[in-house]
Amino acid sequence: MIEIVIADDHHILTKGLEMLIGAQSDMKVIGIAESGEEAFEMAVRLHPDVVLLDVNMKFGESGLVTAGRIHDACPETRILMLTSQNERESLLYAIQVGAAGYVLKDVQVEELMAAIRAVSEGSVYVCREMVPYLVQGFINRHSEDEDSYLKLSSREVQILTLIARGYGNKEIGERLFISVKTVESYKSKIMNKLGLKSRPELVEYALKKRLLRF
Amino acid sequence: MIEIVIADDHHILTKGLEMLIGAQSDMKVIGIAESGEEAFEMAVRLHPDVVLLDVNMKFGESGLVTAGRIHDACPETRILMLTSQNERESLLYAIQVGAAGYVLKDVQVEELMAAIRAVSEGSVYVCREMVPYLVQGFINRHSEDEDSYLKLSSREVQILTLIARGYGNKEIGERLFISVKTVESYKSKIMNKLGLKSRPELVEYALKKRLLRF
DNA sequence: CTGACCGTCGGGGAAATCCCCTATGTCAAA
DNA sequence: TTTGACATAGGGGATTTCCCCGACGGTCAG
Repeated sequence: MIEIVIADDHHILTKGLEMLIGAQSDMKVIGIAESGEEAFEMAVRLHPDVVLLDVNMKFGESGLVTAGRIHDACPETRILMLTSQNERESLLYAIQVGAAGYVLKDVQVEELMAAIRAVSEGSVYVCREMVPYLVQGFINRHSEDEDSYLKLSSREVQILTLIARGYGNKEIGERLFISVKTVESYKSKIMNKLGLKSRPELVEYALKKRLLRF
Repeated sequence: MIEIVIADDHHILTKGLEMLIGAQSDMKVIGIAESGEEAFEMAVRLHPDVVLLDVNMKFGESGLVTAGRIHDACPETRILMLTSQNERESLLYAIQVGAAGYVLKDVQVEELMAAIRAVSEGSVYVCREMVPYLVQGFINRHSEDEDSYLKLSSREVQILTLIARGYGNKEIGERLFISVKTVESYKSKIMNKLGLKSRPELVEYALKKRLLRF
């Protein structure tokens, strides 16, 4: 019987998960925490086999911090990170601090159960969508290759931002005191570098990279 | 029997919710959507009593846009917004486009069920944490802020978000199966209504109103 | 019934854009 | 020194947008 602690600040998710897990013959939920601190306390007290740990909880420390603390205090407890955004940095950090798995919240239920079983048996489970980041992270260690947007020069980032905010080529040129033609050539260079083909993709990219705030 | 459609991109949440709702004697889940577009299609096809609609879904349009479209197409369907962040703008916008309820994802299960029953009976349900924003929104109504988003039709908001995301008139037309000319006329109407004069201003507006998820 | 929106579409001409090239000067790294 | 990245800029032609118009059926309230 795999004993599980769930840590997430969304009750409707934890309660639903509790039911889903309860329906499995080989698993049991032995505790539900709403914060990282509470999850840590439960882990040392109950020694669960697996902790399902949300990355972003409203209160207290990040799930990533909690993961590290739990791993240090109870190395035998397997930690499976749950998250709603797929961010490369979070994944790499989680692995670094000793998480055994990392899955997005939009996985199929069967996949989550498989992930729980995998980590409880000592395997590492990372959901398919995140694997590229892992590979990338691995490569980066050896090639000093950087994140794609770090390949953009600062001038290019500046122009990308303006494009994403809806400025036309002409306006960008006026704003930066360069010609429209220069703006055009930046734009195509940016798209080449990022492998993007249209303005909407540039906007999406800028949003992802938090180049637009508010 | 309250017939419910759930729209959220997190399978483990939708599946868990499905079980929790299935355990209620007076409710039934008749459909699960993973995007706003899918939710809209389900709503018009299945005519559920209640749609549980996530505000931020990874794919496609914002749940806020979907809410407006569903409300226009099926006024008898009650929309209960679900969200993980408590943001004033989103709440006010949801109410404006016709949502019947707004709850945070960390509510207790019992409260969610109560909210579903409330909206299905024609009441409005806003979770306790958000009520202050509502009051604040009501007070601010008399400032100059009111004029803006209250005046846009849901179709106009839909087009505004596409513009802000960088789509050209032609692409928007293709996407929505309307002519370029129609898109143009929407665009100018939107700018007139909002008192804006350029695309960058539209983008800024959309960002402020949280029509772009990021 | 009569506005007042709403959603849809069109013309036409000016303006801006996109997309394909090439090109120059600088500066730093290999 | 050669190479390459960066910032800058242009030509030319095809496409799209922009900005002025006007229009028509539908719905809903007064």
